Order: sequence, then structure tokens, then C-alpha cells
Amino acid sequence: MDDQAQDVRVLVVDDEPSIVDVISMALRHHGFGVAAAGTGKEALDQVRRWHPHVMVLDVMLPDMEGFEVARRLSAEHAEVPILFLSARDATADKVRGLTTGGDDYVTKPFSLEELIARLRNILRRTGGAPGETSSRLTFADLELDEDTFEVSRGGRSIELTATEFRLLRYLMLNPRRVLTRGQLLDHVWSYDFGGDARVLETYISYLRKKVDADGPPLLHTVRGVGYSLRLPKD
Amino acid sequence: MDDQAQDVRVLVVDDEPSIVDVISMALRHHGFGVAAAGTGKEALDQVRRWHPHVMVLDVMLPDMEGFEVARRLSAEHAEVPILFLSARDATADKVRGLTTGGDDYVTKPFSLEELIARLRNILRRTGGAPGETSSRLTFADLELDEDTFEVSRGGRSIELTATEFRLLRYLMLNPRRVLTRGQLLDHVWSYDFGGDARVLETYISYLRKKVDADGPPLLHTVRGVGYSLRLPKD
DNA sequence: CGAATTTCTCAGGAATCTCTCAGCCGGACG
DNA sequence: CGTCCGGCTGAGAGATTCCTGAGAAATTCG
Repeated sequence: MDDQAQDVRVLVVDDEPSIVDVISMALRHHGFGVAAAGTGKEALDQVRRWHPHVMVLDVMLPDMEGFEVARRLSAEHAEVPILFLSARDATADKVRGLTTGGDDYVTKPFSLEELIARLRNILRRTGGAPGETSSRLTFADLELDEDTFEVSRGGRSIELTATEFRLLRYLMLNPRRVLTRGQLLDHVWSYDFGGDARVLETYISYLRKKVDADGPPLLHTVRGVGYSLRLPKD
Repeated sequence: MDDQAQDVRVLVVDDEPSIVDVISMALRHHGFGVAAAGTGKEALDQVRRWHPHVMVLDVMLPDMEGFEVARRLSAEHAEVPILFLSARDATADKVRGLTTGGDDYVTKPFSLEELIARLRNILRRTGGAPGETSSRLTFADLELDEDTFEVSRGGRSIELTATEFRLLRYLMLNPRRVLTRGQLLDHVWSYDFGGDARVLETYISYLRKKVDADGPPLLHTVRGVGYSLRLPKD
């Protein structure tokens, strides 16, 4: 659990309970304080009562558009940075146009790691998060920057694709810990990923070729369980 | 001899053998387990292999500064609290600035009582009595980490397969208690396991070879009933 | 739209683990 | 003291898990 997330309040707004559940669970697990709302009206009430530091807001709500929620909050000077959730279609462009200031958006379906990473970015930018604000992860001589998407080992730059990056980031957020196949699939792939779980092995293989090409191997298989990022035990 | 020091591993690092000797002797006399290193490189190797609970580290080493050792360990997330030894001069201030978290320092020349008192402080602060809030199970000098799946006895790492790990974990969750064959089969194997119950004996045998290889046996047979994890009588 | 890149599926083969089996050992008990 | 019985352990077959290359499908970007 991240210490830096302690006492940060996040309001999750979506009319689909399953989405709210999966996001809330993940955020709680990362140490955020979470509340939920299913409609625009509820969301406005919650903001007024609870003063969240940041909001995860679906663009499509039963009673009003997400933008309308944002507009009304702005009108009453209750500035809450917002991470919009939008379907992957034309509205994506719309969102892009409408997000200003500290806001950001992700398109459904998204991976939980993606969502949390963007949430962190927002908090970092708006200074909403108390404590640490670095965007760089390091383990041994491996470095990963969440802002610039740069990855390097021992100073030499490494080019990763988006999925490779998410996978490595999740591993670096949990150094030494053994992450199960299920955890990796849930966090790195979209929450509704239903395909062949062997993708994971393929991507581990890709990462190994790029990250463990030289230097001692950092990506280790724990047979029957999952994978872990750690130094070799000689 | 202090009981609380039992099974606590201290790594002493200094390039002057006489200093190492006098400290090691004192610590052993107080019941600590002690290993020594004379260079920064040796120290790093020892930490990786032996996983000490705390380190006594001279600031001036032939190959690198003590801080460099600390920095590298931090980079690989091998968090070991450190008691720095420094000469009584300007470096004292430097040390004060650089010690963070659970670390502390004493200036040479120091009294052994002083050193041991500060060592105790560190252990108390860091919950050095192994395993307070963590995912680690310990019994005697045996340690098992449920997050990293690492197992070690007396600091030496042990490699277990998935089934061996589950079996040992269940035993360590119920130390000293005699667990029946039925309980073990139900908890470690799938509840509907229908095969030959003699698998259990096979796996106990595997575990004994790995866990009880050296050191007094911890895995005991209770004839006609089951098995228990305990120290040998007498 | 077409090309390049990325993501995912699939299958062969290697490595390792799990479980069975059989012979042996050593304590329990008459 | 001899026999019986539960437990120990080495060997090995079968099953599982994992790795990797190749290519199909999807996505991105010009």
C-alpha cells in the first residue's frame, strides 16, 4: 500500500455499479479514501459534503453529462481536479477539448494501473497529494519515469511499447513481491480482458529481451505462482 | 545472555580487524548472530546472502564510503537499518544529515555499551524483533515471507517449490501444534484431493532435506497423528 | 487508405513439479 | 527377541507450467 496516498480522498462517479466497485477496490487497496456516486446530482452533493481531492467521473451519467457536473462545480468555485472516463469513440475528442487545468481522461476499457497512474499525475500536478511527488521509479540500476515514459537500465535507454511499459511499471511498484498471474492480468490489462492468459508470458518474454538483455536478470519466474522483480540470489 | 537478541543477525563492517573483533565478540556475548565484512563489496554480498536485521557500518571503507553501501542497498530495496561508525570530526555532521529512517550513528571511539544500546534502539524502532506488521512468519531461526515467497533459515536462503511452500507456511501458521494428516491434506492440497495420502510423507521428506539440512530439526513426526513444527526437546 | 507497429493467439518443446510406488527402516508390542 | 505396522526416502512416470518463435489480427499514424 502506498504511503503517499494516505488520507487522499477520491470520489468515484459512474452509474455502473460493477465499474464503481472495481475502481473503488483498487483505490482502497492503494490506500486512497474512496466514496462513490451513481448520478450527477449525487456527485455534486458528495463534493459539497466530503471535499474530495480528486474525482473519477464518467462522461455519461443518467441525469447529466459529466461535463455538466464539472461546469456546475466550477460555477460554485468548488475546484476539484477530474479524471474523466469516456467510451472509446467520438466523445474521446470531445473530452480532450474540454479537459483543462489539472484534468485528464482515460477511455474505457482501461487498465487499473493506467487509471491509478493518471490519478497520481493529477495529484502531483495539482499538489493535492501530501508527501512525495516524484514520478520516477527505480530498482537497482533500472529506472522508469512515469511522466516522460523513459526507461533505462544502467544509464542505457530502453524502448518499450505501451503494454510493456505498464507491465514493468506495475512490477516496479511492487519490487521483490511476487505478483500472481491474476494480479498482473487485472492490473496491466483492461479489467474486462477475457483472452488467453498466455499473453502475459509473451510479454514477460519481450521484457526480458529488453530489460534483462545485459546485467543480471531482474525478472524472475516463481513457478506456479507468478513473477517478481528482484536481484538474483547469486 | 539477552533473550531478545536471540536469532537477530548483525553484520559488522569495518576494515580494521581489531575493531571488527571487539564488536563481534561483544555482540555474540549478548546473544546476537554476527557476520563480518571488511569492504563495501563484501558487505553488499553479505547482505544479499545473509539478510541481516541490522548493520554496523564504518563510514570509511577501502573501496567505497559507507553511505555508498547504504545507497546501493536502498536502490535494490534491501532495506537494512544501519548504525554508522564515524571518526569524531567533521564527518559527524555529514552522518547526521544522511541518516534517515531507522538509522543512527556513533562516533569513534565508542564504548561497547553505547554501541549495543543504540543497536537495541534501532531494532526496537524498526520492529527488528522480526516480523511485527509484515507478511513474514518466523519460527526460531526460520523465516518465511508471504509476499516475496522467500524462505530462509539462519539467514541462508532456501528454495522451495509451490507445494513445499504451502506446506511449510501452514506449519508455521500453527507452530508447536500437532497437525493431523487430514488437516494438512485439506489445507495444503485441494480439499477434494483424492489421491494417495502418502504424498504428504514425500513432501515432509522434501522439506526436511531443505529446511532441517543443518541446524536442529524443526519438523517432527508424531506417530499415528501427524506432524508438528517445534524445537527439539532437551 | 495503406504501412508500420503493437497486441494477441497458437503450438512445439523444454524444464520442472507432483504424485505413485516399492523397498527399507525403526519403534511398538506381545 | 521377533513380528508387525507406520513412516521414510529414492526413483521415475506423467502432468503441469513455462518459454519462445512465428504469424494473424488489431490499432495507430501518416
